[in-house]
Amino acid sequence: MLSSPRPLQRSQSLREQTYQVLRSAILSGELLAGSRLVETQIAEKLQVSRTPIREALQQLQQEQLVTTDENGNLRVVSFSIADAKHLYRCRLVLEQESVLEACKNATDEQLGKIEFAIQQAEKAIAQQPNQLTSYQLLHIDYQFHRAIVECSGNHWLALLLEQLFDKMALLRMQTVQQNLKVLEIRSEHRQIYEAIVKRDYEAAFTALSNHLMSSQARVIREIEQLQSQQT
Amino acid sequence: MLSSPRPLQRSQSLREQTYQVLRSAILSGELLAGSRLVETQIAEKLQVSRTPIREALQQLQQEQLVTTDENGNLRVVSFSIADAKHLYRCRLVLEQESVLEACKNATDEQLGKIEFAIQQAEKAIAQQPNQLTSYQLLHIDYQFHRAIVECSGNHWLALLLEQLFDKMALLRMQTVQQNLKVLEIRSEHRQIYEAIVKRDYEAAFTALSNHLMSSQARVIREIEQLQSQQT
DNA sequence: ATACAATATACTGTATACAATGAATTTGTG
DNA sequence: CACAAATTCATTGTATACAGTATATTGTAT
Repeated sequence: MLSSPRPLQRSQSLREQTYQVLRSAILSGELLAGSRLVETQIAEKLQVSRTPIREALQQLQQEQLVTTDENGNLRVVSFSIADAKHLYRCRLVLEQESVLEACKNATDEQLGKIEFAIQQAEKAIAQQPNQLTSYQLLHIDYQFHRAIVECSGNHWLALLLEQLFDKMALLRMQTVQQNLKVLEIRSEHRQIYEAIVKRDYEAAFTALSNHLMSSQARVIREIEQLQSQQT
Repeated sequence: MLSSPRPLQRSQSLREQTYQVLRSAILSGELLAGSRLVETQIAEKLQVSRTPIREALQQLQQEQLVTTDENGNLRVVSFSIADAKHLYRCRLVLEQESVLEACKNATDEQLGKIEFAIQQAEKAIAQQPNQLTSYQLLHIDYQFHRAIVECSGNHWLALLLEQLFDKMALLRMQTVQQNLKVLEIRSEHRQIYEAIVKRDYEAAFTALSNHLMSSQARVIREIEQLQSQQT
């Protein structure tokens, strides 16, 4: 767990660097759900004092990527099926608002960014067909959704969605180890984009719903499989 | 600014207590928008070391009640009209989901809690007609909305809304110094409640929209007045 | 007076020391 | 051997010291 004995540079604060290291360890699956996080251990591993570690952990805790268990120990969160449904539901309503405003307000430049995100995804997939990790794939997926919120011009909406992305990334890392259904996602993204370009928000709503619903279905199926394997 | 030279007890962590002190100082308007927050000064005022102060400030920063200005100084946030619109928009879509799920799932007990919140509001208003601070009034208002999200059973939705409440409380503190239109709010709340009881989510949507839109209109009008006074 | 350099000040970031708490483990006793 | 008491250990919370950096202040030369 946790590579890097100390390539932490002073370019940014140790707190920020620690935060990034821990965050990506969690989101990449390097730190599994339920893993315990102890200030002193991380401090030793990263060769920094507890102070920046504490602050990084506090941040992760506020973002709900890390929670305290019944004994007050910090652990990487672990999501239930109910959590999955609730998170997707929140995301759906926020992204509906997102595409609605995008349909209303998007400039050509912003539309270009959305298309760029789609192209980046297709390029990445074409170049390294099976070498992409789920983590990278997710990142590419979220770029598309980020491009859409940006069109809304609603900074707070973007912020709320960003929070959800982190949790959903974790949710999906904890389940979908096999590669995502890349082809489906690509066409779903295209449909959403086309609808926004046409300023047809009803179509965009539908396409978005389809996209998120099938994503949710995949995740829930995975969780169910995992749970049946465990018992 | 910041009363309390040190009534901070060890019952909870100093970090938590510091957080609460600062948070309510901000939300109650004791600390005005744009005020600078300096670790050492607060530490001295509260007679604790910088450590818990730092952590409390970090938390407030993550909640966006406090931000860094161009020089990296921490300041109490100050919202623009655009922020107000965006925040209300986010709140609307989240609360729509909230009432939708409430219409679907609310148990009698949960409905009871909503009604209780309404009654509490009316009682408070009846007893101390004009002595209520805006802060207290807001708190009572949010109890009603919290009771509704709880019906949804969606913990994440509740969390997202809770974040918005804090920012909107601040938004309203920074503007609405004169008392809120108490009577309007009461009837608006009643309408939302009645619709949920009837499981009529279309009516609930409409009532909620009216409630939030008129609230938004009040706030924006205030901000505009403030701005015209300044120039 | 104005511009510039030198110094002092004010803050923040990080490390470290110490205290308090609670869990785990050992030890003593029936 | 079981169980309670005592002790150690692990971990977090808080204080404090120190270093680096940015900002303000003062003095000096033009």
